[in-house]
Amino acid sequence: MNELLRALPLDEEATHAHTGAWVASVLRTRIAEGRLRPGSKLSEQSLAQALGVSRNTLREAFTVLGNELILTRIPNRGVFVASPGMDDVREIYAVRRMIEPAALQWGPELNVPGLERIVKRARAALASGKIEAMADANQRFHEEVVRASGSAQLQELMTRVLAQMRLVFHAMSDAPDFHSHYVELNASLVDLLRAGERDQAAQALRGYLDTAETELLAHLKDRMAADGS
Amino acid sequence: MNELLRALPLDEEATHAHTGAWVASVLRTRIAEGRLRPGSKLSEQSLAQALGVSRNTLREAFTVLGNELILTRIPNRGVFVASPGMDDVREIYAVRRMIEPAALQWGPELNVPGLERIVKRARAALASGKIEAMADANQRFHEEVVRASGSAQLQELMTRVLAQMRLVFHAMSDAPDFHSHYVELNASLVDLLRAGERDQAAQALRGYLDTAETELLAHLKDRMAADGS
DNA sequence: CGAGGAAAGATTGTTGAACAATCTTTGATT
DNA sequence: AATCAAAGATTGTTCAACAATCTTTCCTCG
Repeated sequence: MNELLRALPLDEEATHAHTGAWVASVLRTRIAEGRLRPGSKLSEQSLAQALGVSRNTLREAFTVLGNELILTRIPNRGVFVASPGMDDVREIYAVRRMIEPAALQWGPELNVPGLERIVKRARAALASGKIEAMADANQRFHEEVVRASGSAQLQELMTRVLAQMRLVFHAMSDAPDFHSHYVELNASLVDLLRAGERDQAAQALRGYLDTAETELLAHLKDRMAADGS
Repeated sequence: MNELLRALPLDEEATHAHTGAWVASVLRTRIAEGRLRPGSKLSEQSLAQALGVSRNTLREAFTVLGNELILTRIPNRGVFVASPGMDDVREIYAVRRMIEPAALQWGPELNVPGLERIVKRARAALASGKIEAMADANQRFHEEVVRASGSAQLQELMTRVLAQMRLVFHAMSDAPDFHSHYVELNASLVDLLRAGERDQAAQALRGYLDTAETELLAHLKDRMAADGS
């Protein structure tokens, strides 16, 4: 239980304006980094003390992160870091399969050079073996795709969904490298886009997302069977 | 200022479990009904007293509705019912132009009979002059379209966006009847879908959304010019 | 008479303590 | 060992207080 406290070194300062939002962002970061593992219980009293805020303010942050599906709130039981299951993965890909191809096909602010730059960075990271940076670039790629939609709300939804994806990966620490062989697939998407074949790019992306989902689901199924034994 | 209190007759009972969420839903309903007009200031003290909850609980509801963009929070100034402007309308249609056609074209749970039923109801409401019910059916139609995506998060986003749309209409009480001539356009969409022409349906919907946006923006522009004089 | 600005008043942001309701653990009993 | 009640801990909610900030009032000065 004291792991919680060690995981929160309080690097930043309290901004004294909108403390609730600040607490939310701290927790968001800690969860994204994997320092708070899926399933962990977040005790109000301990956390409030560790963060140096009141229980009320902490609760405001819980409300925000609960809406983002990063935290799971069980009434009278407490809040936990969400640990997404197979249904959640299906939901995540249902979202992505809609908005990412739509942005590629119809997005009014498609930025092909920006995508090229990200692919380049991903390739460099992959070549130098920095899988952390590579996964990061991969995420940036898909965020940039949705940015083409020109909608801040869709972009925010995509950010949320990618945060949930990170939770999925953190939930299975023995994950094989799902990201690296998507670098070249993303590159081929950029090729299609540069040629102006937006319909084909959207179609291809749908295919990639389909296979990614089935791969993930298969691995998750094995994982859960392993847990059961 | 006492208008606020009169607008909140407290029909329902407090459920004593998750009061914050209950307060949020009460305010959501009041705003959707137009009893709390865009731009109104919601004073914490008055509202908390009127609703019979503490300021802290009310604040939790404010956090939720602020994330839904139904309330605008200005630090140290207070919270106001959002009054969407032209940029917000553009954002709304940027979202709709992505997710609605995507759901029509690719949604795995497209329910054409359900859409037919809604169109039928809309026609009946239009014929009997109940524009209230007709606007409601129109909204249902677009919610059902997004339901085809099979994603709860996309559906929630659509519900949020439609709530913002209602705010736009409430902001201009002199709105002409934007809805009624879309009943037949929705019907023609259903015709295309029944014929299995999902691509064409998506394309057509994009067109409808484009014209709806430009009409709305034009009217809003006039409205704002009228306000300025 | 009007503009500027300081002081008073009101509102928001945040905290701490308190209490009821609910869950969890403990321990006694059978 | 299983059952159940009491004790303990945690969450849900409220209240009261205070600092920070905004708004209004009113006074002074040009």
